Amino acid sequence: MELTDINRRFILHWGEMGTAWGVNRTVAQIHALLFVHGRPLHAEELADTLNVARSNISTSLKELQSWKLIHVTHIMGDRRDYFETSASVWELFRTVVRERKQREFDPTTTLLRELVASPDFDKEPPDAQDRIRETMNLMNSLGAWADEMLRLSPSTLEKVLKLGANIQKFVR
Amino acid sequence: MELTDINRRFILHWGEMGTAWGVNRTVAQIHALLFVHGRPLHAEELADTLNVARSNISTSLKELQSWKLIHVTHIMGDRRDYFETSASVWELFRTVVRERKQREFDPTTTLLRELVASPDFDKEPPDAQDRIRETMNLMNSLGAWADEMLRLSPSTLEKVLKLGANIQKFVR
DNA sequence: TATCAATTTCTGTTTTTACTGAAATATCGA
DNA sequence: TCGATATTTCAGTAAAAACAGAAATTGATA
Repeated sequence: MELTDINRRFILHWGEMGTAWGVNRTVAQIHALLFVHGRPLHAEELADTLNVARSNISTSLKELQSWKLIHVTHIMGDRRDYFETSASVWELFRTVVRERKQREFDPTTTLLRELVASPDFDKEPPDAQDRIRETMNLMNSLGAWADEMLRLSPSTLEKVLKLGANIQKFVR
Repeated sequence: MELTDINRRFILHWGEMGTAWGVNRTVAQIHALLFVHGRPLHAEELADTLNVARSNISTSLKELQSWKLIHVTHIMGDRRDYFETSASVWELFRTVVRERKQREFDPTTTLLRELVASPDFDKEPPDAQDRIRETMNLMNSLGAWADEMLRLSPSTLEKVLKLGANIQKFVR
């Protein structure tokens, strides 16, 4: 596969940011490649284009599937698995938010609820109780808010973004 | 320092989630400890309580300072540096969002703008151009929105959260 | 300015994560 | 069912990150 310079820069950058986003370079690069390419690719094309081992591609594809960011397709008369990602960046964004919430947020919400509900909780100094309870409250609200936002359509969400800080008009 | 069971569970959990949140265990644990403890602590107390090397504490404190999550204080007649974090979970939350946006978001926005402005960009297939441009647009809107939200007071933000999906009433 | 406590920096080690290449497994078609 | 191709798994290696302990530095005080 020949990559344009734009594509290469996009993919390399995505790979570098991957670590900050909680996935490794290869995983991020594969997703970037599928996204810019816009059409399904099979594992060997990915391996050749990104210059990584075939087995690495295999593991990374599983990882991307666990993130629900790619899915398998097939081409008539071709046994190989082809992979593609959504062309809608809004859909991708929502998927990432949903998954990250689940992995990085929900477990902590659960723990905080357990702590607050624990019989020992009352024994904590009152101000420590407050801090933990406030943390729980914030995470509860934020989680509920995110779930509601995730239900909105991309176009509604876009309007919400545009509304921005003007929203404060409506909350007073 | 004696930790209550609640404290221990809180700190250990924070440490485990740290990795998913982009900081290592020690960094997350220190912050958790300072938060639950609610009063300034010096490096040795942190090292003793968390059972990690003094040098590890030193590096981790620098890291937490770079995140603007802790700051130094002093006690009369005591040369040692004491560290404390905000007791307001809202303030902490905003700091984290601000910093993560800066580290994990802004660099990509910058790159996308460069790509779209690049002379080669027109040579891309039209649909690839669209995808990249849409990515840029989404990130621009999201970034602007986040900046606006970060300017609101905690209490206003709280009301925005409570409003939740009802916000769609106002965007039609 | 010598001393001592506090902190940082550095070097080496351990642990974890990412990755390769080979082997094993699965899947389709002849 | 055999053989070819595709995919996954596994074992070992390489790279990166986290950490400990020692050494060096800083900075206040006597």
